[in-house]
Amino acid sequence: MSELRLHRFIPYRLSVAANAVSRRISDSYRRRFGLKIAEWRVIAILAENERMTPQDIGSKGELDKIAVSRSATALMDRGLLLQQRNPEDGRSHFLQLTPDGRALYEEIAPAALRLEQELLTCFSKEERDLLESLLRRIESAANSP
Amino acid sequence: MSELRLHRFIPYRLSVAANAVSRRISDSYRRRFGLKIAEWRVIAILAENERMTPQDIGSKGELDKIAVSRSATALMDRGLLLQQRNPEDGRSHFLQLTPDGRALYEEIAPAALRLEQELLTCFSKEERDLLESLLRRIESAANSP
DNA sequence: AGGGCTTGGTTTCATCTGTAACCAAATATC
DNA sequence: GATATTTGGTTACAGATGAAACCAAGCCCT
Repeated sequence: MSELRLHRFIPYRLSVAANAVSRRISDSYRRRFGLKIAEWRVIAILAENERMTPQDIGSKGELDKIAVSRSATALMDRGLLLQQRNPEDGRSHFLQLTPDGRALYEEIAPAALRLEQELLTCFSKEERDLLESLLRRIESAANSP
Repeated sequence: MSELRLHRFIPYRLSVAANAVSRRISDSYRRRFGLKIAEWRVIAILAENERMTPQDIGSKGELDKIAVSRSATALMDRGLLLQQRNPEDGRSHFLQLTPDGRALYEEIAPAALRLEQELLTCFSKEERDLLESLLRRIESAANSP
């Protein structure tokens, strides 16, 4: 029977790594752009998709509806986002980046890529892809019933 | 210049995977043993080390001193942990598992290993070790100035 | 068409987490 | 040896997070 050692325990390693990365990133986003991670995700998703409902944003960005709602409010207050009526369903609405929002995205995206680059300096392309796929697999295992 | 796609952005994948795993684990710990993750870490560390100061626990388990302090209080209230004077430094003290604490650990450890096993069902031994080492590397990159 | 039922989103509230203030003991400085 | 500084740990407070209550609007039935 194998012995438990915290330092070799994958959930621990994963949590520690994610915290380190997340701290690094969120410091940078907050300091430079005044954005929280959830807000950044909403922007990134809308940059890729133009018009979406909060629900779709949530499912695409692994955010619960409360997080989307709060992020959207904050971003609208800053004029980065606007709401449009959804003619097909009055409960919902579409969200879309304003030109300002788009401009901010254009500014952040390269910074984000640079930051990722920094984190992966010592990684080969293969290692990077491998890490991505291992993460996807463990995520899906964690979510399976 | 490479394009940013949220779904292929490593910090995003890492955060999503860690959240999924952490949710899964913390549900299980809380439901079955009434423990939070930080408390579980403190127990695991003391199971491996017998007597330690809060500070050493924190640095060994990537917990800030507040988290250690709160976890220790909660665990002492449950009689799983006890404090001993540190004759060499009156500001500090040693923490140590009680027999009850040790017993709880003996119960959790196998459950934790089973859970890890579940998460890694489709992983070969090599893949598991690879994931661990990639995580360590990205963590250290994130922490380097 | 009108009364339940469901669904998309927001708000409220209770909890958690992290920063900053704090206290006490130890060390350094004079 | 008194005073200032640093250090280990706890407490207080504030911002972040998540579950549950809530509010509309749509759906579904007869």
